[in-house]
Amino acid sequence: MNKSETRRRSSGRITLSDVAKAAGVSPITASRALRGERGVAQELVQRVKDAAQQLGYVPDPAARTLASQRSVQVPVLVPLLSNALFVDVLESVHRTLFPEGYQALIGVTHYDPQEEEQLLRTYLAHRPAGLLVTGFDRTEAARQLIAASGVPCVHLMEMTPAPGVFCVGFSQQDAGHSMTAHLLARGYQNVAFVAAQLDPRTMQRAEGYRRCLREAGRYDPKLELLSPQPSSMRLGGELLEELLRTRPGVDAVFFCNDDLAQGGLLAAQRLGLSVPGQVAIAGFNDLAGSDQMLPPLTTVRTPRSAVGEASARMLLALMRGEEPAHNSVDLGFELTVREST
Amino acid sequence: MNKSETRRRSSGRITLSDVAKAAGVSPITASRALRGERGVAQELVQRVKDAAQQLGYVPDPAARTLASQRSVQVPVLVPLLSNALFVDVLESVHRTLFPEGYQALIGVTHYDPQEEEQLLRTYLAHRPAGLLVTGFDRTEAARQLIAASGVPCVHLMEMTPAPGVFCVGFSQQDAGHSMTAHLLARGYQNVAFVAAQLDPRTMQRAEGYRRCLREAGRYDPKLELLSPQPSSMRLGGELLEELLRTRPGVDAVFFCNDDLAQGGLLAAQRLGLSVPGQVAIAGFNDLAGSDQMLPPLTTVRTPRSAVGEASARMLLALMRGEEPAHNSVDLGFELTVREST
DNA sequence: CTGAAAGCGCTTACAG
DNA sequence: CTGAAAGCGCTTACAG
Repeated sequence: MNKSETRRRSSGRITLSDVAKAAGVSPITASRALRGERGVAQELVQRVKDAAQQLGYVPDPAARTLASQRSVQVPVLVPLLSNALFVDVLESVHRTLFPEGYQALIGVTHYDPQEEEQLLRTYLAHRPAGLLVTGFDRTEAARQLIAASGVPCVHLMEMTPAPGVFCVGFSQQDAGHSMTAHLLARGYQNVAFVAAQLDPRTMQRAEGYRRCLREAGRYDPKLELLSPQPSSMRLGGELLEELLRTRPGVDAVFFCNDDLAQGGLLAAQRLGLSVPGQVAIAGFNDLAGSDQMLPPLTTVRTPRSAVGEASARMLLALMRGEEPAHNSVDLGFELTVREST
Repeated sequence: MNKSETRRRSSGRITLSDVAKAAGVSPITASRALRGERGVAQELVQRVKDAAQQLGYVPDPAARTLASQRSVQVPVLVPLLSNALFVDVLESVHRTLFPEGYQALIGVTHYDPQEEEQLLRTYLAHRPAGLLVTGFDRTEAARQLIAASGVPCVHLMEMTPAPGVFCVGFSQQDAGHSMTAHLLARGYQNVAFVAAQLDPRTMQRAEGYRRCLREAGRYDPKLELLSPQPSSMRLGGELLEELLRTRPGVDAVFFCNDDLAQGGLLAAQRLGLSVPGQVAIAGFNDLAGSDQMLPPLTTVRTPRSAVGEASARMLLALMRGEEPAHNSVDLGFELTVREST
């Protein structure tokens, strides 16, 4: 046993060289054949693929990443995992990316731009293949980190007029406007807006609510009840009670999210109020259970899974170096009128 | 410019060599200092760390993985992301692992052992640092893949008597028994068990239910309603209706999961049945909203976040080559009696 | 306690 | 269309 053999740190793994040897070609040719790079004789491609198959060859992602300076990682930065909305997005991103050989990575920002910036630093150091971030509200440093990295990035859940920026979502403001218009059309006189968390998308819905009421000449800031606390069913109930106590005359409530609305609906029931007779209740997002409430909840159905899939497809194109058909994709929303309004 | 310079594929990245040069040591020493390996002079460690800090050095994970044959990836294989249970586990695993430099990877099996086996093949090829899997129900091939890989693995959500196997969870069967015992103690005469999905953990709860009723001499297979459909609030309502139609005399229903129970509760209300007066309803897992129902739902609180954290800590120990204090950690459960029973 | 050499398994850039 | 050489950025194994 000579010195070089003693020194070998063999992992026993089947490598590209093994495949190349078996196919009777050079490792480079094997590499090209396996990656489907054009410019390799059809016959060789087949021979290499057969050899790889027979040997059970699996490429080493670390070696590939190191040599090519391109990984298969795609960090997905969302505010929370406890909000089903973002789980749906993450799930469909993962489902779209995984079969293409990319790996979606969890990133939770807790609605905190500083935390997001820190995550971005960490993830960008890993040379990700692409990046998915929620909305446009971030630190200037974060924006520059993304731009400087040159990593393709798609923004989720919001629309923006900025050119050269990629996004997939829908207009949160229009959705807020649409629900408010529905409530006015139903004849409600004092339509309140109740929100929690107060993240940018929630505030865009608030803006849609305001715009609609202003157009109708009915805007009154006292009809808004905004809480920075995290959204939950319990909080929805508490806010409804506070609203009815402090704003007598309210006959319809637009909650910025379905968990609040569901809690509000149950609280109304607990208080012996008929819905929508004494107070109409509407939500947002059409989360699980909203259609099962008593009465079933009027809400806005938002395209979470579609956003996940479309953004992943857009990113796939960008990662291949292609120009996507559109910079921004508006997937819309659907006013879903049920019995609570 | 000589040939070797022409050929250089520089990425402009700050490398370990840059740090070593700045600190006036060899790259190996710099590597050791940065990784906190003992056996480096205290003074050199400081000099290297300062240099790294000043240059903004970030280690390249791909190079590290390739050289050490150990990655920082930890695939977490769970049945579904649409079940809040597993999102909670995944979230706390991620929260525990990330600060330690490890990356939790999403793996969704859709309750399908074949799909899990396929995922395992893919992930294991990436040389993960560790592995987290749900329960013990998998193909023999999957079991062997895990064993042969030598990758540390912790099993989630169930307990097992097998030695040499690591797990963190609680006894699903005891939990099922406990809830059933509570219902019997309350004096209900015909306690039904209603379940969906019928995954292994659900069936362990069913077994606990059966054991308890047999002990009381009250077991009757007709009191079980099992549906292989995916769990949902809507299904819970449907199953309750079917149960009451086909099994007259049932005065208490133990649903295997809170989403079914919540749906059952709302269906009872829709049917004009008083809960618990005419029919008692109990759930499992204490999911979001169960405490807000009318009446609030009796359920079993399960330690999802604790399971995520404890399993991640156990895995952390295993990945460091340490022997964990215990092979199996039983985190227990908590019978949570509210007004629905 | 420190370092020169080799190697991890792939791909890039060049040449033919 | 194919390949020999070099290199990606780190760590291992050995030597001193």
